[in-house]
Amino acid sequence: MSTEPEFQNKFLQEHGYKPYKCRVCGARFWSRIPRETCPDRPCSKYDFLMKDYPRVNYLTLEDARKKFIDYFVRNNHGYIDPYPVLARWRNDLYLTIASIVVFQPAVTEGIVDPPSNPLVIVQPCIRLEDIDNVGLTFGRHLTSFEMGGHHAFNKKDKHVYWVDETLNYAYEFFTREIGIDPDDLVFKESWWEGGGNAGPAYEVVVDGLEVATLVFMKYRIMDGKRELMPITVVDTGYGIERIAWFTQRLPTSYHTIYGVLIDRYKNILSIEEPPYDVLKKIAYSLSDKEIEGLDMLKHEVENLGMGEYYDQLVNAIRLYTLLDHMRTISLMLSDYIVPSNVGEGYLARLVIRRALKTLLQLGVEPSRLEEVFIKLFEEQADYWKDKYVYSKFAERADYISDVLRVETKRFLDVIDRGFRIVRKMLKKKKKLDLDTLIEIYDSHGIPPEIVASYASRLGVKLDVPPNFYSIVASRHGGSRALMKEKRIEVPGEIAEWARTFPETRLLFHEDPYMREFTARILGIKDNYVVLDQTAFYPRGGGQDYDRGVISIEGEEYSVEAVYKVGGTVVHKLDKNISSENEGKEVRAYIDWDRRYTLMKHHTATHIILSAARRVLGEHVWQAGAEKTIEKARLDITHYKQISVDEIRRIEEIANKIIQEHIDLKIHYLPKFEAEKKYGLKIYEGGAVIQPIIRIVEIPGYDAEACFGTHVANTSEVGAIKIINTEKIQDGVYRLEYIASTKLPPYINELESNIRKIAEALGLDPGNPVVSAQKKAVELSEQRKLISEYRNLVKKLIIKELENNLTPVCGTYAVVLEQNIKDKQLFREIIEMYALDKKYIVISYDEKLVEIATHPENCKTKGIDLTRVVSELRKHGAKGGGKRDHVTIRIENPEKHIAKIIELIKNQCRQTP
RNA sequence: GGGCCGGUAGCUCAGCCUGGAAGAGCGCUCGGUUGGCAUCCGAGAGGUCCCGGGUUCAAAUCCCGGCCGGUCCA
Repeated sequence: MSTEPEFQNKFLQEHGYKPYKCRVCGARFWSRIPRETCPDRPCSKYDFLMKDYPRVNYLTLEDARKKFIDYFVRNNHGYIDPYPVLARWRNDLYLTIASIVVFQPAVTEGIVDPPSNPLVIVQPCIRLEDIDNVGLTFGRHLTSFEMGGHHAFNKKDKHVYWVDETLNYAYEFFTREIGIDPDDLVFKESWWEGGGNAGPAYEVVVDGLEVATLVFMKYRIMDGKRELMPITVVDTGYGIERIAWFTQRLPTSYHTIYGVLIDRYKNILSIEEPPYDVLKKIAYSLSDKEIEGLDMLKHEVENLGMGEYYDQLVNAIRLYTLLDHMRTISLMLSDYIVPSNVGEGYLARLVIRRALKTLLQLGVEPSRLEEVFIKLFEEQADYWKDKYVYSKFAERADYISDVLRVETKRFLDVIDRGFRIVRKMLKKKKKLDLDTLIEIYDSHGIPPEIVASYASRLGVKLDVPPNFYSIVASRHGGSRALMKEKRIEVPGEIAEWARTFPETRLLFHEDPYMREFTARILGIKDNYVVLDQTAFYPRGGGQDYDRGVISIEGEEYSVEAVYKVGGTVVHKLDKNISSENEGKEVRAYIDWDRRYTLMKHHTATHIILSAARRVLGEHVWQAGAEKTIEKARLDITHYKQISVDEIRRIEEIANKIIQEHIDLKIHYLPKFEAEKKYGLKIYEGGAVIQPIIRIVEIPGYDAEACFGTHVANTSEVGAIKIINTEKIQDGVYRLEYIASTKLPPYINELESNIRKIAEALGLDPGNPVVSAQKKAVELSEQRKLISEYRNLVKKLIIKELENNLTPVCGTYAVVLEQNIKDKQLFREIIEMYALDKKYIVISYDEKLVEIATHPENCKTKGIDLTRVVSELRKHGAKGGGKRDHVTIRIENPEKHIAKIIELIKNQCRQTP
């Protein structure tokens, strides 16, 4: 990799830096003073913690962020506001894991111009892959952090800057702005890969701490191979927290980030940290080690002769974990992630459950869990008030607290259920082996630490291997990445063919009310046709395609389906069409009834979404939609059951929007301008990666990037009726509704159903409800009556049977004919006799004989009913059972009763 | 999206491995007991064993497919 020209830089050489090779890790790095090893861990410790930097001033997180932004703005970088941590603008990623993510893929692929070039942004990011290490590594690992990025996008016709300028910025920033001596600054050669891109990189390291990574993204990875990109990107990541930590040299980065919040958390949780000097010494001493698990930590701390602080240290680590997780949770929820068991919702739940687990480990009683959890969040919201993007914690506290409440309850339910399972397993197996432990975690969600502490309360000691989670992970093997799926809509070979045509002019966008048009045929393949322009809407954005007729020189073809391939619209006809027709002019007519219904359903969907947001909250996000001719449906994210009352209010607001007679507005805006003006809500229907975005706006209510056709005024929707709601997955609810002229047939059907029900049940059609209630009472009375009759009949039958007993082997054979269809009645009688040692009961209906007796009789009298069965098999019977209970399938059972009694008698003679 | 676990009375579940009579506790109804109660005693009602198919004389139980729920996961 050192062959990359980016490593043959001028800048470093001119500033007195020379290349060295690390004796330990072998990496090449640039330094002004000779060094044996690179100053990056694990080749080196956190030496900065113990050093003095006379020119370095103490910076808070706020200061560090501001300094970074100011410096680059001063150097002609346009400032960009941070984006949410939930990557709504991307279809291939859930969370914002780096500042460059904001500009991928639209800008990095050259589809859209950056909002500014070069630019600077400080982006809150979330990375969960090291979640296990949070706390344990004293602040090296965070689940959320601020990445300062300055980015330049170099195109063929516009070169902005590349390696030397980037190194210069880093050099100037760290030496002048932060005050680090150039001799302490080291640039380590590295390689970066991610998100389908790759390139050479420099890590900027100061005395053990990596403070920035400078990546020169020049490759795209296609099918496993690297190819040069048409656009090269300067992708830098400055660790804002780390820079602040560096200037403060506190024992951990948590102390820098969370300041007074640490003491407030300690109060709430009633725990103590070890003294600062002890903490600092431990953090420093362990900084070149990979601590995996508490056992290893204990060992290392004892080696340092600080074993007495171990317990405090463990509490402190849990404290840091909570501080970290609470900020991440707050970030996720304030960007309106709805916890779920799939997708980004799962990631939120994962962090929430880790935090809750940590609280339990700190000894918080389950009954206080919710209260403490909410309190910890409220403290974060208060601490971060008025600070950068974090001010939204407090602004959206209602939603966040409510979600935390719901999730805590769910977690406790899971734990509760888990404990029952643990009890059951312990009863069965007496001890829990690893497989069981994995099942309890993997299938039931109870972390082994909690199982262990519960088991020890039951007096069972069990060992959890320190690498438990990696064992689980390895068993999962090839489970695939958490990635949003990409939908593929078009039939294969047709798509390839369609791509050879220019973009179709979309008449339905120019005039959604156009019902007929003239166009020229550009291409024909079997029964597929491409025109130069069309008013036929292709399926997309959840709106179904149009149908209609194309007429070519008097011959009519019916349009069955319409698809969109890139910018080309493909019409599928009912029959093949001769390719001689290419270039000819056609007259086309769309099925207007169908289209108009689809338009109304589409606008209705935007209306419903807006109404749902008003009723349920701003977290409501479209998770899917479909508009067909029959009905429309919208899937929305929400974290608890939607009540009947809420549905009614959504319907009310939706119909109010219709009544308000609002003109829809269509705008075409550049991507970044649209995002700035309307927010990322425009991507409700999915991310749109285009330079110009079509926005459909219902002023005052909704604005979305949308390709579909809409009515001109909300009043055209007429009316909306929600006809069905269901939970389609955790955190996602489906609303189905109809609009306009679809309402009367729906109501007619309801009415006719009521009529039919009334008729079938003989209800008063004028007042079916009261009449049905009466019927229900009647029914339950009749049931009671039947039960009384059954008891009566039972007595009669028994009396009858008592008069017809046949002595067999010291018992009496009771022969019971099942002559009415009342299974329960006969079951009761059979049971009564079979549980009495004095009887053998032989019961039969038209094809089945059942014989039963008390099991005792088999032992004392040697009765074995299965032998009766094997005997009868010779006469064509089938059946089997246990010694005291058999069933026999035989034709005309009543003819065999005497024989059966005979066979039983024979048995007890054989064994007296 | 994939793996794993589950679906039996109103609720919580047992039974399933090894096919053969659908169960317990709580709750409910009725009766008795008690000054009172999350009292005690007794009786009773309540079931599409998730759905569909297969194997079998016989399926809650075994096999296949589906639906629903839970849970874990780059």
